[in-house]
Amino acid sequence: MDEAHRSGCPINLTLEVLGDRWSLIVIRDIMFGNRRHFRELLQKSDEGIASNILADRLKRLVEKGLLYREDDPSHKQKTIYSLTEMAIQLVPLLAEMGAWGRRFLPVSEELAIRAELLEKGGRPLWEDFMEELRVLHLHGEPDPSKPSVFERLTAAYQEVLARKQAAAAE
Amino acid sequence: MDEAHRSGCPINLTLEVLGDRWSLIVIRDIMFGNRRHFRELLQKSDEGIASNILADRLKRLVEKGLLYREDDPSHKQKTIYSLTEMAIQLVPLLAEMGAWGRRFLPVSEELAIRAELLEKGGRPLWEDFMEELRVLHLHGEPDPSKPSVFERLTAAYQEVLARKQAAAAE
DNA sequence: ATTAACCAGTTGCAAAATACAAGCAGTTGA
DNA sequence: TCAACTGCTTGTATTTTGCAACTGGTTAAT
Repeated sequence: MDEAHRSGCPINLTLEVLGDRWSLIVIRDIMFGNRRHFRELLQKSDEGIASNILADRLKRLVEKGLLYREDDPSHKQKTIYSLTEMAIQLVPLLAEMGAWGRRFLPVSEELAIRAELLEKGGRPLWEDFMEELRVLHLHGEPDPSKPSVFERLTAAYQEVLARKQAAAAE
Repeated sequence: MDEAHRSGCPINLTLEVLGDRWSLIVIRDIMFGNRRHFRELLQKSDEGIASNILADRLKRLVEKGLLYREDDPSHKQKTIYSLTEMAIQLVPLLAEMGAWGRRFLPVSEELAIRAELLEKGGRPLWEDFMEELRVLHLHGEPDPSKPSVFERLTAAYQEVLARKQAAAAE
């Protein structure tokens, strides 16, 4: 199970886990898109991951401790994938990736809005979001007293998308 | 030159540039190890990159705008690779990667000390470090009035390494 | 002037990872 | 009863990676 590592450098070890073109895409979709089932991840991904690659990445991420796999009690064939604490703590990393990409790469407006909000909110917002993810993925008991960061991010995305579509329809 | 992108998502676009097992290793060695020549990157890398992969990554990173390649005036065959502003702004991302790796993966003590200092210093330290990198890679005029973050990181690494070697020698 | 060490890569080949399309046994809801 | 859906698997073609040897040229010491 324990493969040989190239080195004990923190950056290298992180790359050995996440340094490929799909692992973080899968985590992003579970985290920001709340996609919890295989077919959701397969079909609703903007990037179009192949089913065998998705299966392999889910297996790897479960083995590495980033995802937790369990049966869906409501449907004998469904499987639920959840983030572990290890994956939830990738929020700052993903926020930085989004911020950097937005600064230097040709991002699309509607997909960049979440990255913009995360960057502007800074670490306090990331902490709130991580706490929500813990509720959603680790406990399952939502706290209704706080406005949801997840919903704010999703709403902002929907809004930009709707605005763009309205503009395109004219 | 412009390949088709999988999507306009900032995280996806960042992964299309950096989402492999070597690109960020190369940038890390230039950034934290001040390795500026091909042979330095090839031989002093803890991970042992192959020469053809290194050549390919350097070419790609120059094409993507993360590195700048120029002849070394002191030696007709030497080439100097420098970080561009785009790469310098990866400092927060690399700091988060280091922090996450240190928390969850089996890092070695001497290689983790830099990540620890960067995490504890937080964004203000990152800004100082980025400013030093700009001097080192973009202008070439050091500012002697400030204590160097680069030197602090390097000294901390040397110290831990020396301590470990002394302990091992007993 | 010779020569050994050094320079940034390149070449050829095997192995591994990735991508694409089709298919599977079982489950569910109409 | 049956069409749609469930999480995958299989087979095959293509691309990427890894390893080792090698290249044409430069430099520094003898």
